[in-house]
This record gives sequence, C-alpha cells and structure tokens, in this order.
Amino acid sequence: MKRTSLAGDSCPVARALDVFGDWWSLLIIRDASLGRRRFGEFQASLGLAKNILTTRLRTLVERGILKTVPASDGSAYQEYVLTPKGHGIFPILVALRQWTEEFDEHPDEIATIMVDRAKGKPVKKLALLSQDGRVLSATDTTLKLRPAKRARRLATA
Amino acid sequence: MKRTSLAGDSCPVARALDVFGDWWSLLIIRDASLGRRRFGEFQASLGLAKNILTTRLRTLVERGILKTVPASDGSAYQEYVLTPKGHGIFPILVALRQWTEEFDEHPDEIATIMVDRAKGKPVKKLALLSQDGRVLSATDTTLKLRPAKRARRLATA
DNA sequence: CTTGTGTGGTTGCAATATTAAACCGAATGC
DNA sequence: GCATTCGGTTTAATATTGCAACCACACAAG
Repeated sequence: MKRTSLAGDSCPVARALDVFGDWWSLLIIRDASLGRRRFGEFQASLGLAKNILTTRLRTLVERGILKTVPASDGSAYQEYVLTPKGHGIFPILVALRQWTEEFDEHPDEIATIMVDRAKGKPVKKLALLSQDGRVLSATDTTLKLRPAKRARRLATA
Repeated sequence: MKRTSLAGDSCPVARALDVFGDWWSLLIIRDASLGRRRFGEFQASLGLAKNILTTRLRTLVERGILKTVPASDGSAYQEYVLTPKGHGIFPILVALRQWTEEFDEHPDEIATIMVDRAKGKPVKKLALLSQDGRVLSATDTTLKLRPAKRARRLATA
C-alpha cells in the first residue's frame, strides 16, 4: 500500500494534504483549536483508537503543527497545543465548515454556528479578493508559474 | 480498518471530511477545477491506482460533487465535471494553497501562484469578516449552539 | 509504603484499504 | 480489419487501521 507521499509535489494543495490530509489529523487540529489539549480529551472527543491517536499526535508534532508543553494544571503530564503553523490552519477549518453549511443535505444536524465573539453575530463567508478589492470566484482566477527567485548578489553573467 | 464514518457527526468540519476527506478526493476535485475531465487525465495527473480512481470517482458522483456528462469531444466516452456543490469546494482549495504558501518549509518547490485572471496579479489572502466588516482571527470567534429552526405556520402554543 | 485508580501510552492480531500489475471489452485510429 | 487507446475490473501482495489487552508511571488515600 505505502500511501504515496505528496511531500515532494509541486502543488501547494497536495503539499498541505501531505501534512494533515489524513482521516484524523484535521479533527485533532479542530479539537486543539477548540482548546482541547490532553491525550485523554482528544481520545474521548474523537473516539479513535489510542494507538492511532498516539501516532497522529507524534507526526503532527514532528511536522510543527502541534508542540508539547510540559504541564498546565500542575500535574506532571504533558499537553499538546497548536504552534503558529497550526493556528494557520484555522481558515481551512472555516472553509470546511462553511461548505457544509451551504451544501450539506441535512443542515439541521449541524450543532453550532461560528460567531464574532465581540458581537455574537454569525461571521460572513470567506471571500477571495483581488488586490484592488473585487470579490473573485473560481473562474475569475487562474494559475501562473511562480517566477523563479533570483539568486541574490550573484551575477547572472 | 473500517474507517469510522463521520457522516452523522454534528460538527460541520467532520461532515465535510466525511465527504471528501480521504487521501485522493480533494486532489481529484482540484484537478476537476483545473479543467480535467477524463478518467485518463486524472489517472495520469495523480498517478494513483486505477481501481482506486474508479471507486473515488464513483463515490464523488454519488455524493453530488461530480456528475458524469455523456460526452464533450464527440467520442462515446463519458466525462466527470463538478456540480455546483463541487464548485463550492473552491475556497477550501484556496485555503489549503495559502496555508502552504505561508508555512511550508520549502516554498521554492511550489510551482504556481493564484492570480486574478483580469489583472494577472496575485490574489489576497482569504479573510474572515464580521457582519460589520472587521477582520476576524481565530480568537475573535467562538461557536454558539445553532438555534433550532422553528416550525413554520405551526402555533407554538 | 502499599494499594488503588486514572492517564498515556505500547503491543498483537484481525479486518480493511491501497497498490501494482495483469487482464479485458468496447471505441477509435489507420 | 487490425492495432491501439480508453476505461475500467480482477487478483495478489503489502500497508494501515481498529480493537482489545496489557503496562508503566503518576498521584491519592490509607
């Protein structure tokens, strides 16, 4: 089987999926962003096998999404918290949430809505904007080859 | 293995992952949003086993992400194109792309950048806005229980 | 200090998914 | 008509997941 690795892929979507594109990682990250920190909290919340949770936490730490912190409630156990790189996944969670809110067949089964903490009102949909502020749809965008980074301070001739 | 189904979960993130959260589906959707339509195009582009591609395409069709259209270049084969529900996944792809662009250890390996088709300039980062237009970070948001939909036209007393 | 319990894992084994490769019929191309 | 491509299906080998049992350590009570 050997899940083909996407780490060397040139597509940024594939590269992201290589890091947290498996069945559980994003749910662990979601839980972490909701404030869960302990092994037992994740296990109880997600209901996954403990050995799987162990390996997922380990690779998420290896990849810089989570870090372990020595303690928090005084006990000698460790906790798992998001790094900045892990917090950066937040917009992806929002996008997933909003897709379900818009397209799910049984939206009545969705338990929660995301609100602006200050006002308590639902957030707006994520919008993709151009540099001059227009809202862009998929068809308004295209991909360009990334310009090669020019070598600094090295003469090209 | 029996991947535990997330379809009945009350979390919208989990529900989305249940639909296209496996190793290949999002990459197929990415390819479809780039205009690929044929079985062979997907297989060549992704390099996955053909039987897996077969089952993935079938479940994506079942779940309303893709639909088969009878032909397009006159040949008697069928093609796979995104439904509106499938096109709705676009912001998720953008969010994944932007996460890699911001946090990947080897950003020089990313081949493409997403640009505004009209102007050719890079798009801005997805922003989460409140109803009154403030940009929200993860800590500016919280989750609230979804208010139950009240039955229409039925007196509550 | 000894027993008991909860936390945070590890280890086996059975079940399942992925892969690569062979095979195959129908549709095209020549 | 003949070879090739397209779009799969089948098969066997291999990898991953899930479940359950086990285990070590920390901590608390006595």
